[in-house]
Parts: sequence; C-alpha cells; structure tokens
Amino acid sequence: MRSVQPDQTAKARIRDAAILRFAQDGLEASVRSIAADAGVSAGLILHHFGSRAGLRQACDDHVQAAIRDSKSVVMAPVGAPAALLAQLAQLEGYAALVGYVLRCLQAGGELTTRLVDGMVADAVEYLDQGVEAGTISPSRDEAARARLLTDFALGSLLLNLPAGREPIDLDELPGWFAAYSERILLPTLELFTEPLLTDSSLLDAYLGSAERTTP
Amino acid sequence: MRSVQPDQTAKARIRDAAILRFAQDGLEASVRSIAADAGVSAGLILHHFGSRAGLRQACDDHVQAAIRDSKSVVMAPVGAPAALLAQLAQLEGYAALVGYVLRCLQAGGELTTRLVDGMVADAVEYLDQGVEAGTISPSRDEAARARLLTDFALGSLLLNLPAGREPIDLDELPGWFAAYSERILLPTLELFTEPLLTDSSLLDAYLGSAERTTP
DNA sequence: CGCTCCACTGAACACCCGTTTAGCGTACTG
DNA sequence: CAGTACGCTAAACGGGTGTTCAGTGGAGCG
Repeated sequence: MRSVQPDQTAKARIRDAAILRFAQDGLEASVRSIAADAGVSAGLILHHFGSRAGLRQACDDHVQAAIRDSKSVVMAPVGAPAALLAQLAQLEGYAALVGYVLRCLQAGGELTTRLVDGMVADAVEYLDQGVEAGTISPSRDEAARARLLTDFALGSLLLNLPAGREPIDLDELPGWFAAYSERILLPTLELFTEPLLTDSSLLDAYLGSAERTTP
Repeated sequence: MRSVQPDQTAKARIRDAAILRFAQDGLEASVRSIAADAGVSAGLILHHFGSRAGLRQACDDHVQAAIRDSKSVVMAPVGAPAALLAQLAQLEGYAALVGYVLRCLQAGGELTTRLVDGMVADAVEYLDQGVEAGTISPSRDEAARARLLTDFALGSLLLNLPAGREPIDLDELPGWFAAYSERILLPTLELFTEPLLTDSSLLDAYLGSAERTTP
C-alpha cells in the first residue's frame, strides 16, 4: 500500500478538513472548499467517498466514534453543560468536533436524533445518581424529565448560538460557552431550587384529570 | 393606478406566496418556485422587490406587522406555548405565518433576535402578573428568569421540530404542536412545582461567591 | 390619435454546485 | 523490466441559482 502511516492518509486528511469546514461554515459547505483546505482536488473527494453524501456520512461516523470513545464527557450537571463544552472545545482538535455536532443539532436529521437520545440516556443515568444520593428529588416519569431537561439545555444553547448560518470562529467557541453558562447560572439554579409555582394546584389538576382518563 | 383594490395586487400575492413557500420549504426556497406559486414570472419578483433579499425583507416586515397587530397572543403560560401555537396555526392563513416564524427562529438572524426579545418582554409581563397574583414566586433577576424560560420553551420546541430542513406540512402543524405540548406537560408542571434539587446548597454557594466578587 | 408609463414576460447571462471522465505519474508486482 | 493498479488531477458536463435585459401590451393622458 502507501508508504506513509495508515493515518494521515489523504482520505483522513480530507475527512478532518471536512469536519473543520462543516463546523465553521455549516453543513452546506461545498466540496470544492473542503478540497482546497485539504490541499487536494475536488475529484479526489468523490473518488474516496463516492459522493458528497458519502463524505457527510464518513464525518458523522467519525464524530460518533470520537464521542463514543470519550463517553459521558458531554453530559453533565444539567444547569451547566455549556461549561463542560467550553473546556472540551479548548482541547486540541476537539473544537472542530464540538462545532460539527452543533451544526448537526442545528440542522436536524438522523445523527441529531441519535446524539440527543444518547444525551438523554446519559441524563437519565446522571439524574438517577442524584436521586440515589438524595440531592435530586425523584420524578413521576424519570425518562420524560430527563428528555425535558436535555431539550431545555440543548435547545436554549442552540437558540443562543451566535451564528445563524454564518461561519463560526472555533477559537471563540470556548469563551462563548463560558459566558453563556455564566449568564444562565443564577436563573437556572434558582429555577431548580425554588419552585416557580407557589402551589401545586396546576400539577394536582393535571394529575387528577390524567387519573380519571387512565384509571 | 391599477383598477383592482390596493390589496390582492400581484405584489401582495407574491409576498403571500413567498411566506407560504418559505414556511414549507425553508428560507432557501428559490425565487422561481415562489414565482410559480404566485402565477407570475421570476423577473416580476425582482422587478417589485429588487432582489431576493428584498423579498425576504418584505416578508419579514409583513410577518412582524402581523405579529404586532395580534400582540401578546404568542406568549403564554411558559409550560404550554405550543398549545397556543396549535390553536393559532389552525386559523385561516396564520399557519403560514407560524411556519415562517419557526423557519426564522431555526435560521437565526436579525428577525430572530427581535422576535425572541419581544417574547421575552411578554414573558416578563406575564410572570410579573403571576408574581403579583401570588401564583408565581418572585425571582432575584426577573429579566434573566424570563429570558431563561423563553429560551427553554422556544429552544426545546425547535429542537423537537420534525423538519430539519425538509418541507413542513402546514396542515400537520397544529396536531404536532398539540401532541408536543401534551408530551411535555407533566414533566414541565412537575419541574415548576417541586424543586429539582432537594436543598439550596448549590444556589447558596453561588450567591455566596457572587456576593464576595461583587460586594 | 399618439405618447408615455408600467406591470409583466421570456430568454439569456454568469456563477456555483455536485458529479463524471479521461488521463497522468508512480509505486508495487509478476 | 513490462504490466498494472491506484492515488490523483484538470477539465468538462448538466443542472440549479439569482439576476439582467430587451421587449410586449394595455391603461391613462395631453
């Protein structure tokens, strides 16, 4: 085969360049721009990955594998997942992965569903530990609560993400994450410590009606 | 001028068709597809709006005006804004407006910021009424709490939105909103009624450190 | 009537995209 | 040393895009 090491092949270089471009410019980044970044021709990308969709799939697979290898690092205390992302994005090379995941979440699709489901599963586990430790109160539906908290954390993060469609400066990501997590820390802590509603009449009413419909 | 009434002119017809198309296919819908829907040539759109960006601007302005006219209907009890959207989307013609707003929120940009800020302002007002009525507990930072709750509600709504980039069936929107709001109702009510955290040690720690840094 | 104005069209332009194809050069292989 | 397989490139293809432009036809007006 080639004389060089199995990694840092042109194929891997293209994939890494693609993840970086997709993270910076969005998932609509052109094959030609990726080719220029990788220092190859556009044709070579199609030669290796078959099509643009094949390249996207390869990126998805690689990112998913990277997440699996450094498991459970992405989920965290629900109030401050952004703080962890800030640290993660500072690690060499990981900023591109974080940016790519954000773009995927933004765009939706199959990978998004899998990623979110994975985070929900992690949240279930984390919340369960809290309940057993006595720091988190139990829920009537642990799965639904984990899903809700994950959606809240991820959704508001995406909604506040600076770049709608325009390029993201990956160097600024960690600082942005830190500022965002600090900004939401007080209201989040307050919301999770002191009940928003002063009495349980609304919850009781719902539980009463639900009981009547599904006895 | 023209013989027909000032409304239902070709220009207005193009704008309405554009809002509908943008809502269904996303904000990247082509000028030609909109022209076909409106029954005019692509050139006429450019003639009336100057450019594709001009058409987008006209749509933004029209949607924003429509929201201003039917004010405060979009914001609601934080746990169930989707239920109101479901009702709103059933109204004749309003489904396209709701879909267009969702696309804008998805894509980010200037209109998004203005829309979210408006909803936050409404949330401040609504929460204030609850505090005065005694149903909602006061906050240390009312503005930050309103922002957080709005981000949570909107963000998780967008994250759960079925269409990543593919066309939305506007007829299915009301049903989807209703199902979504019902799905999150129990965990939301629970979260807002019974504290997630069993004690206030985390909040106290934050308040203590904040007090020390900004005495 | 002739004139002008204007909504409006259809074809063309220039550009970007993903993809195809023909071919080049080199490093293995028999 | 020929043969061949393969990484790789450059150019072109076909289709979609926003936009331009010359021109048409009808309504209002002096």
